[in-house]
Amino acid sequence: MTTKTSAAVCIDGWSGDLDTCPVRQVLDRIGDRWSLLLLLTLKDAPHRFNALGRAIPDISRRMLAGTLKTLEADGLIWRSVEATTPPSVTYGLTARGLSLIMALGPLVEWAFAQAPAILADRRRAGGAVSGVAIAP
Amino acid sequence: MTTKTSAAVCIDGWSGDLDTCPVRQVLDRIGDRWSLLLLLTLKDAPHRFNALGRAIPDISRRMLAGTLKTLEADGLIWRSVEATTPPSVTYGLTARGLSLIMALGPLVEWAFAQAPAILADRRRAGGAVSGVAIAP
DNA sequence: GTTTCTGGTCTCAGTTAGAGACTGCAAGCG
DNA sequence: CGCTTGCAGTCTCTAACTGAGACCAGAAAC
Repeated sequence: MTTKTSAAVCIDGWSGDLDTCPVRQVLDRIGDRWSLLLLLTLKDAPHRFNALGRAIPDISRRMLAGTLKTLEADGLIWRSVEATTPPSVTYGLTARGLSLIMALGPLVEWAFAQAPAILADRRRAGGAVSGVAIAP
Repeated sequence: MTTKTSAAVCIDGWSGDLDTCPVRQVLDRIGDRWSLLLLLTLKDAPHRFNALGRAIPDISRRMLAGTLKTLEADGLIWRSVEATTPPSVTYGLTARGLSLIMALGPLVEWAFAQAPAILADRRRAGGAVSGVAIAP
């Protein structure tokens, strides 16, 4: 289980090294706590740095800066700096970011439809409410 | 940014508390490093505990046990114990788990189509290769 | 003069994931 | 008989990651 053999199972029969599976690489990003939320906030309109912080109250500046940086590196958002004083930085969705949101549509619908039943099951199953919930 | 006002933005205009947004709750689960991989491994056939460990070589027993537990709590997989010695435990997909995989289809297609371009951008953008990648 | 705003970075603590040892029992092998 | 293997997990220790909040410098409002 610790030997990292290649040719492991992956999504849609990807048979290469696990770390190179494209779906894994993409989901690792958008599956984190903030990326998707940021993308969906930017979907309606471009936002400035602190405006994003206000729109998503429980993100820290540190994670906001870091997540924006990786989203930009992935070409999902753009970043533009206007040389005013103080310089104002604006972020917005790229075409690729928008296409990701579109691809997410069915999943979002599924989540909305299934959420009540899942939450009921989760409650019935016991206290396992957040994360992987290993016993303390 | 630290005041947790409710009525924050969420997916598809969810306006309640961020923690109750159904899409967030679902994505927090399937977005983690192992849930989706496990689900897709179980899609083809039911597996026993150690068989899953062999199919996904780089998961630790600890995360395997924990992730299976939460997937079961969410009603995405079933778990059946046969009282042999030693008892053998089998896991498989439920109908709900299968419906999630179906909903994931467009996202998987998108990821496959976009992965080369994203990886190229990521390389061009610099060393930000894994995770949020805050500078050391 | 003090506060507030701009976009971030830095440091410190707390939480979390991963590695690997450990449990107890049964079967296979020499 | 003794050794190893496999079963399904759990336990502990350490490494990594996350969140909270201080800090920067300049400008505008009060």
